[in-house]
Amino acid sequence: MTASGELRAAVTRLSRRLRAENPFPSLAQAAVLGHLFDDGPKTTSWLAAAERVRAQSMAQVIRDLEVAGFVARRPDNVDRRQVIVEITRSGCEALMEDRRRRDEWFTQAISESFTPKERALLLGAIPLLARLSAP
Amino acid sequence: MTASGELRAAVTRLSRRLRAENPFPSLAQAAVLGHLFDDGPKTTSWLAAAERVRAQSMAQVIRDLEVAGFVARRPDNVDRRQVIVEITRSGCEALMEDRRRRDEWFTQAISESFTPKERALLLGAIPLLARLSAP
DNA sequence: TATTGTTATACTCTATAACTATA
DNA sequence: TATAGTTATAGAGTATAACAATA
Repeated sequence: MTASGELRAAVTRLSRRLRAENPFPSLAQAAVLGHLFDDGPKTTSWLAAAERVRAQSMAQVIRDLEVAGFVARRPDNVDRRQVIVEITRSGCEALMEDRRRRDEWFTQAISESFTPKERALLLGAIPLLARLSAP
Repeated sequence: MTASGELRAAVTRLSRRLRAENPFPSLAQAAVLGHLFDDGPKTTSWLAAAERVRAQSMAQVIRDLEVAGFVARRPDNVDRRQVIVEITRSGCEALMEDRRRRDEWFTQAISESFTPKERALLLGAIPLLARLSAP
C-alpha cells in the first residue's frame, strides 16, 4: 500500500479508538472546550475556523455543550450579531477529567509497546500531522 | 497542551480533512474495498476484526457497498452461516480512482509545505500511528 | 448588501439490542 | 448452546440550504 493509504487507514482507526476510549465529552466537544479553556471566550465563527468546520456544524456542537452545561453563551455588546461562548466551571472540570484520562491512555499505550526511539519519533511527528491537517 | 491532546486534535482534524477530500467511497468503505482488493474475498467478521468495529457496523458498510455495486456477497459452501464478500470490477475501479486522488493530495500536501527531513519523519511515523491504533 | 448566527434536514459512522439461521 | 450474520434504532459529527438579526 502507499504511504497515503497507510496514513488514512491509521488515522481512521485512531479516530475510532480515541472516540471509543473516552466517549464524553466527544472529540468535537473536547476540542471546543480546549479552545475556550486555553484561549478564553470565543465566537462561533472563531471556533468553526479553528476546527475548520462550517459555522452550522459548530453551532450544533455548541448547542450540545450548552445543553450539557459545559458552556454558556452571551451576546457581544459591541457587535450584537455575535455570540460569545464561554466555558463554565462544570465544563472546566469535564475538560480536566477528559485530559487526564486521555493522557493516561496515551502514556500507557506508548510506554507499553514503543521503544524510546520510537516514542521520540512519534512525538516529533505530531506537529507535522497538525500541519498536514491544517493547510 | 500535552502530546496526547495535540495528537487527538491532529487526528480529529486530519480525519475530517481526509473525508472532505474524497467523499466517495467514504473512509470506512474505502478501507473495506482496500482489504478485499489486497487480501481477497473475506467474511463480515474478518472485515470487522480488521477494522476493529462491531460486526453490525461492518454489515452496514457492506450493505451500502453492495447497493453501490462495489462488492458482491455469496454464501460460504462449507459453513453456510458465513457470507463471503468480494470486490466487483466496479469496486476495483472506484478503489483505484480513490487511491489515485488520495495519493495526489498527499504528495502535493507534503511536497508543498514539508522539508525533506520532515517528510522522512512523517513517513517514518505512519507505522507507529498504525500500531497505536491497533494494540 | 454583507456578516453572524441559527434551525431544518440528510447522510456517514458507529454503537447496542434483538433477531434468524446454521453449527 | 455458540457462532455468523442481519435488521432496527439511536446518537455523534458534518454538510448544504434556508432563514433571521444586525451591521
